[in-house]
Amino acid sequence: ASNTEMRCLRPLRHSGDIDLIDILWRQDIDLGAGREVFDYCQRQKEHELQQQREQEEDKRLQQQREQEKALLAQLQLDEETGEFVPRLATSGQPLQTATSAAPSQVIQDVSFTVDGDALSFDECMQLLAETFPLVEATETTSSCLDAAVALAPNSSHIMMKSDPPALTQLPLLTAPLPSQRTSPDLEQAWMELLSLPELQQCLNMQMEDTRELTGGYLPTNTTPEVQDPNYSFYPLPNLEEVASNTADVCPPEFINTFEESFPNIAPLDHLNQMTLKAPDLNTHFSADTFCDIFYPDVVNTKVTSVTLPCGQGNGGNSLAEIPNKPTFTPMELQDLSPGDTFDRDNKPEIMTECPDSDSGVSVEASSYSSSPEKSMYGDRSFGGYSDSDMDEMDSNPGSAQSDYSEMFSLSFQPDGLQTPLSVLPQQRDKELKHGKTEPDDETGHSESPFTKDKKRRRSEKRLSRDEQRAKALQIPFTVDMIIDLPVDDFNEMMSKHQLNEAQLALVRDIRRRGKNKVAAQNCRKRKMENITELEYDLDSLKEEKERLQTEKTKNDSSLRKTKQQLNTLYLEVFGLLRDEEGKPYSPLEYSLQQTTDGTVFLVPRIKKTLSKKKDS
DNA sequence: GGGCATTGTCATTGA
DNA sequence: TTTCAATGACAATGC
Repeated sequence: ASNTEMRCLRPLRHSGDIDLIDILWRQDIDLGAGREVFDYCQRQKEHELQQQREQEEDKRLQQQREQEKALLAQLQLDEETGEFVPRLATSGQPLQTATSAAPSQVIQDVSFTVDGDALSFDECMQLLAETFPLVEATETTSSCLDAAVALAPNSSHIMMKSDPPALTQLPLLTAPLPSQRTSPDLEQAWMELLSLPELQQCLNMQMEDTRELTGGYLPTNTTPEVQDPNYSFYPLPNLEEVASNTADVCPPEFINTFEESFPNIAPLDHLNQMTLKAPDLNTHFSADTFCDIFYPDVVNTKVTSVTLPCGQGNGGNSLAEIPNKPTFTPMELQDLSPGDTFDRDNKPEIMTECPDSDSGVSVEASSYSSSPEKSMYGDRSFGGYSDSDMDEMDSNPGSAQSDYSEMFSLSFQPDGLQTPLSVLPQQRDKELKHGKTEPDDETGHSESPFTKDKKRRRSEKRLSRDEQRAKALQIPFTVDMIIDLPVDDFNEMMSKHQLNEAQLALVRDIRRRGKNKVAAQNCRKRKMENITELEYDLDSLKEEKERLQTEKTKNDSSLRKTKQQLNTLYLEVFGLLRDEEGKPYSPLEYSLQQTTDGTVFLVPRIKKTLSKKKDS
């Protein structure tokens, strides 16, 4: 099963899919999720495989039980002859042989029939004594380990790692018979046994002793703090590790049960450490048999990375379910950079809710605010504005905005979201400064004289102010909706929500201001258009005037010329006229006049003058 | 510091 | 009577 799993995993890890995994992982980071999310999915698959493996193991254990019953008599005989130690010492078989010979025949003591009730320490010790009579006969429980170490000094680290199993391995080594496996009762008894703090302390003391004997060959996880009997958590992982290393001694079922009994244990760490220990173990033992024995379900994938050919399984998840990953040490928290960042990014309120924190936290908290707009809006909602606040707040003193400000300060003082911001003046000032400098940074040239950018910035600032007011009163509509919706839709929208007086007044004012703002813009636009149009008309009229003046001048000239021609023609015609004596008429005495029908008469001026005199 | 342009807002008016 | 657009007037702001 492990090989199959490795074959399944290797293509993923070594082909081009690794890039895809990394890409997905980075995307998860961007989304606020860590690599653990991805790993968890993978571990879920591994967990399923391990469950199948456990089922196979159960079947195998059932067969072993039958064999145990058959060999029960021989086991008793061995106890009577007392040849445990000699067989172990004189057999000359390496430890791996003994352990691998009966990997799953461990603590299956026939007499280990304990009720489900809790066991006392004395009872457990008695139980151990009954289980390992030889050890009891020679020494106490603590000395049993020493004996084991003395018997197999080269493999002492193995024995150390499996302190309780080491106890159980003694009869196993002397009597490599498949002992019966009373699964539920036995597991329950082991769980209770290992959960006893006295026993844990005792085992820790034994581990201390064995470490001294082996010259500090013990794995690194058994740090001095582990030796501290008062340290409640660390002894248990040791036991768990022991159980995992000697999975046949403490079957996976029990390990699971044990893990459930101690959810606070951090098994992953120990798994990792076990991974590091694997090569050392491999130097002393046959890797195949050893891994089958000591890494049945745990350490699988990581062991394979250490070139151990025992890739049996993925059972790591049996011990360490990723979601159930328990407490971290501070160093672990620091190492979890993606998740750490994610957590901090997703908990700004926690940061901001700690105004009394030290400067470092506070400064960082400011950057974790959900949005500058939100914080600024929060600032707006409170009284006690600074000058900078008022500058940003309102350019219209005496307008309704100040009233709203007072109103907001009353209505939103107890708001949990706003309150922390109000008590962070430095942060607020920082945000305000940031908000003021940001537009310049956006344009890239703070001294930009372009009017469009300035207009845009102003418009955004004004709009955001309306949005701030709306949010301050928790208006369930957007400013755009309030302003742009038709009257019917607006009224319908308002009727669907129950708003208080302040909210209604604010909505009405926002709508009025927004409408009036647009109207003013349109009005000014129309005004400018009218001015432009009038200027165009003026130009047109000026052109017309010039054209008319030119035409008038032209007409005057033509008229003058026509008159001159007419005068010339008159004199010419008048000069051709002769009286009865053949003499020309004097222009002073006669004139030519034309009637309406075109007839021309020569009229004497004198007569005319005389007739006028006569008429007068 | 004053002038100018732009913009938002208020008050008023008329449709 | 209410609503809304239009507009004059004022103030704030930035250049």
